[in-house]
Amino acid sequence: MFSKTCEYAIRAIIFIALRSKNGDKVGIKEIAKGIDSPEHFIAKILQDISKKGFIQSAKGPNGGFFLDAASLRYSLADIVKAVDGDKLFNGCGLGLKICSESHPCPIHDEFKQVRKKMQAMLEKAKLGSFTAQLEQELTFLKRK
Amino acid sequence: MFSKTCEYAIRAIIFIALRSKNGDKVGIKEIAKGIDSPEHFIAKILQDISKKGFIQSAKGPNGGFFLDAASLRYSLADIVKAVDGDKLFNGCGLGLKICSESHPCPIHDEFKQVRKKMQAMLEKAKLGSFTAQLEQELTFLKRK
DNA sequence: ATAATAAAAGATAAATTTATCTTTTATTAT
DNA sequence: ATAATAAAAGATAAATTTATCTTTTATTAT
Repeated sequence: MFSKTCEYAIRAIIFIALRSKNGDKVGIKEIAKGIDSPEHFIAKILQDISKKGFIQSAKGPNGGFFLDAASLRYSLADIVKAVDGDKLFNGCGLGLKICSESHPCPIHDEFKQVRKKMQAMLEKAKLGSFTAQLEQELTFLKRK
Repeated sequence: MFSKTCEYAIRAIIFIALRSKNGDKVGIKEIAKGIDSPEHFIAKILQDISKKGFIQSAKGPNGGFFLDAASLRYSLADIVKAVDGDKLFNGCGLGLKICSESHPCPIHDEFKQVRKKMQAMLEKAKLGSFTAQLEQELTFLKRK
């Protein structure tokens, strides 16, 4: 569904949201451990995402990644779009380059409904909305 | 969503269903042209799918691929499962190996609903159900 | 039997995605 | 100023997916 890169990205961002409240910042090592991902790989990914402005970072001692108030209001849809592009939201299910209302593939209409449901779900999921459940250990970001 | 392999597979199978009525068979070259796919690649894919019993084939002159009555009743869900595995239907949205009702990832419940909708749609889509629309050119398998 | 046809099988290769390692730059505290 | 810290950047490498090419096997018609 999402690329590995995107899966790591989402987990990392949710983790950062969880750990960067009241001005704290989280380092790459802690993030990698916290979400069970390859350290260097997630570093690369977060670099990219922070350059795009979805998360913030600071270098030097006490540095790390964090989310400001505005970032907490981005949605998973924003992240998925930034990392994997909008193929998931707009692409043809059968990979046709030209597939539209006027030239639909055989599963165009049905697929579109599923895509829209997916999109709605991801748009509703704000980056800041996962912290509480995670703190109560109702949900998890790695295998425990 | 689906792998390229799976996209080609679905398009090819629907094409075969369309062209293999009343005992006819379709050759690889015609299939490749009909769905705009690399000839050798789709050959490999169909080989695999036919070995698994979802489509039939015959060697020699007048040979080719076709769907028997039973095959026409398989669904796209069967094909997707055979080609891409069941990750799409059961996998965790965030790529967690362990993600379940009792140990859910942060988007477990919402994602599950989307997956289920996708699965239902694919299960409903039988291989034989696309022929009519395609013949009327209401839908298409390539860019025209 | 022979030639022609078409899928099956096997061996590679190209492209893309995923991952790792090293060096550089910026920031902080002393 | 200096040392320590942590992200940024760049260069490679491994793994997987996608694609191509060649040889073999089975079938048919003559």
